[in-house]
Amino acid sequence: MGRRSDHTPDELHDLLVSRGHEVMAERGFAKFSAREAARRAGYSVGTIYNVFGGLDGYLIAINSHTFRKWSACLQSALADETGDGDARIAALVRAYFAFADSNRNAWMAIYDHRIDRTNAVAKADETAREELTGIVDAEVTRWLGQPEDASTRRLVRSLIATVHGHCALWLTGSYALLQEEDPAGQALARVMEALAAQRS
Amino acid sequence: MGRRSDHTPDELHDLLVSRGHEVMAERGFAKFSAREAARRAGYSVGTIYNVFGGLDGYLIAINSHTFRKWSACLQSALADETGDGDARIAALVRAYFAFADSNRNAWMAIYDHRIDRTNAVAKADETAREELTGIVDAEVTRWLGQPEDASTRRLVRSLIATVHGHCALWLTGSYALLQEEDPAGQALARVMEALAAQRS
DNA sequence: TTTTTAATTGAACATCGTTTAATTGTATGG
DNA sequence: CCATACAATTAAACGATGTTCAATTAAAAA
Repeated sequence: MGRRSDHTPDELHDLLVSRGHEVMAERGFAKFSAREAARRAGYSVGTIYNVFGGLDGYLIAINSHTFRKWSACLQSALADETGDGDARIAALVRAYFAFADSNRNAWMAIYDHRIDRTNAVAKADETAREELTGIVDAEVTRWLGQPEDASTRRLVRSLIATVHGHCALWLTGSYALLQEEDPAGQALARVMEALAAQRS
Repeated sequence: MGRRSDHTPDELHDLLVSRGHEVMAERGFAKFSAREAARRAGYSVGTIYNVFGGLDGYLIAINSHTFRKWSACLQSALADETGDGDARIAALVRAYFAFADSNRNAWMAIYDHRIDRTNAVAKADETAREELTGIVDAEVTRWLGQPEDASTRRLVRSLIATVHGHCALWLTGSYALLQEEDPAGQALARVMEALAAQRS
């Protein structure tokens, strides 16, 4: 079969990402199948290699989609938050966990996929991933009440790593947090301690 | 071929774990092959299913082996440390990162493998994994200078998650810590802030 | 209408995990 | 010492995967 008019290139791209995201959410990274995703989209595997250049590119696109959904969640949580500085940080951390919890497989897939940086990541995907850092950046800068500088950015990354560690160990069921009933609360406590230490 | 006298059951178990660990270190979790490990041990795949009951059991055994090596590293680093309280915590965190760094694939495999808890984990493997928490537990208790209680244990798990987050994002090359040249230092800073906050 | 272009496929290949019947070394009992 | 029972080990088979590529064919260009 040759060129079809079922979908424009953009539509096809989005359709494949959508179905891929669906399969990822259902099965998780370990049991993900590009063939199955293509099947659900009504195409064959080869099309994925045409559109995304390979499995890696496809997985990057799928995970970037998750990133965009995640960012939107965080933005929305912040928009709904009416409280002061501390409350905004709390809302951010809670929303971080809430998204991961209700999108377990897709969220974990982000970190399960090891990107080979020899293959350049598409610009759109790069920015999708940077956006999340930007959100935290803005919020931490706001809390600290001083203009963003290099040390702020460094702190932000460390805080993200802190929250990530709690969330990852929680969702993977690593027993380190097995008996912890509020991992988000613990993560938030560590974040607030770190923020307080910067101010003094 | 039937029963062979090449190795005792224990020897065979250890041989397979050793070769499996070797393959894991070389290829990483995503490209791990039980067939290849068996090949290197001079056996066929089926033997792995006999000895470990299945691929999951095999991976658990391999990762538990990594855990034991890791614990030994931390113990040794603490034994070599002659300094005071803060220095011991620093040595612990640095050793944590050092092991992960020089055993990247094997270390990441620990968290790449999602354990299905319906299949009971062997007792020996369970304790191999608990030992690491125990080491941190003892060290944090020592630093705090008060008997270990429930809240200490809770804090310990949170601190492990904090360090884990930094280490994981660093080794996976995640964007958040891409430009950070001393992730261990950042993790340590967060840990010390958290510890200090407990004392006040 | 004809020609060119490029999207899409199907088939082929190597590999993987998993299961199972068939082997064949080892131990046991007479 | 031989025959039998046992259990470790394997080979082969199965379905599924990722990956590549020549062949096909629909759409665009001429």
